[in-house]
Amino acid sequence: MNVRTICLAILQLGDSTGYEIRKCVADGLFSHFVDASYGSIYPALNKLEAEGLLDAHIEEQDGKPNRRVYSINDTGRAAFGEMLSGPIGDDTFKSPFLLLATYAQYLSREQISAAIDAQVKFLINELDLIDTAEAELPLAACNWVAEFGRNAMQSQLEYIYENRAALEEIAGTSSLTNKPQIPAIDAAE
Amino acid sequence: MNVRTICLAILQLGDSTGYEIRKCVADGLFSHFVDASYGSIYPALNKLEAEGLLDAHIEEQDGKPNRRVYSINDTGRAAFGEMLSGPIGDDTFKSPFLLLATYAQYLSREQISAAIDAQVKFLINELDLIDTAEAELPLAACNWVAEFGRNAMQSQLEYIYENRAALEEIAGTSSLTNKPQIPAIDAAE
DNA sequence: TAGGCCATGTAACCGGTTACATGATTAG
DNA sequence: CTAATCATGTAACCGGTTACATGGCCTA
Repeated sequence: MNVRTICLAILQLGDSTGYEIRKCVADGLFSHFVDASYGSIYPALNKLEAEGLLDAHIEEQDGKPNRRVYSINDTGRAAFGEMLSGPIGDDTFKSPFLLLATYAQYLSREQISAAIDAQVKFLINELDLIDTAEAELPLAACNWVAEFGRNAMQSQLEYIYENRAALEEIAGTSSLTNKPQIPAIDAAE
Repeated sequence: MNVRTICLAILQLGDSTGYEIRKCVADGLFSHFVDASYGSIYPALNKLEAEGLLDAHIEEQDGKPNRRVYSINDTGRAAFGEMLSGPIGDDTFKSPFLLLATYAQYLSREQISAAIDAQVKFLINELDLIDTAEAELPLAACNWVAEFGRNAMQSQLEYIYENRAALEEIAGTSSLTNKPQIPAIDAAE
């Protein structure tokens, strides 16, 4: 799932500019498909146009900079169709939060609690994001996908609510420098 | 969450080699924290050793190539502690499967069914992976994290089982080339 | 009047992957 | 006899990000 594919996917839904595509990828539903910033989107659009998959025209605005509006053409639609038919990669889930949780015994209770709170906020924010994105996408399956996302986020939230105490109790039980935790001699005396 | 951090994290659990660390990251529990291959792990270990965060010694074996065994030292443990305390990134979930699902109306029913089957296999495989990885990690919170993962995978699986029919019915209802689906004139005659 | 939004674009960088080189041993 | 596993490493590449340049309008 590279920037090229996502540009075609978004333009399949209607004409758009580099600026709008970036917004879409940064905080729309498409944020769950790829990462992309200006530095990758603008060159990708230029290249796609040069290859003949996109058409472009300048739209003049007063008071605002001109917009370079791209449209997908038949060649582009065919290419997009092939990309969807070809092999797609596996889903990836990378979680710094779970790394922190894994090493909870070496962290203070405060640190773990703060990390959990941050994660809860993050998940709730993701849920909001799904709601707004769902309303915008003119695709039949968009409700199905949004529901998939809500289901995933909510089940994570529930797990955290029900089990956070257990993790907080593990926090601070070991020290990084003494991996095999030998009872302190001071305490034994 | 870069390769450096993951190397320190793994070495915190015991001495290891570049080869073993890669296995760990490729198909262990750590696969959910970062991506890393030989080309990034070996240079990272060299650099960490040069910076004084790791110690290394050669372990000779007969019949097999020598192993370069790394151990984390006090400097390394301190650095790892700081990394865990510092700001960590947000979780990321990138799903080519959901992109495909989003555009289901443009794909054939066979394609969608195949993608769903592949996704189910993928999720079941992830569940197996969690079980094996859980048994290996000598950390108090490892059960908590494994259970988090199982919960996440299972809820995705359940959603797919219960709703796959709905997605399969959306498949093939539009053509990429005719975005506004006007009823065919042939059919009307 | 400072900062944010609109809007496009580029150059330097960076963190990774891919593919290769090397070579012995073991399992199918 | 082939393929995989063990084991280390490098060079070329690549797909992205970061930071910057530019500049007018609008809001606090």
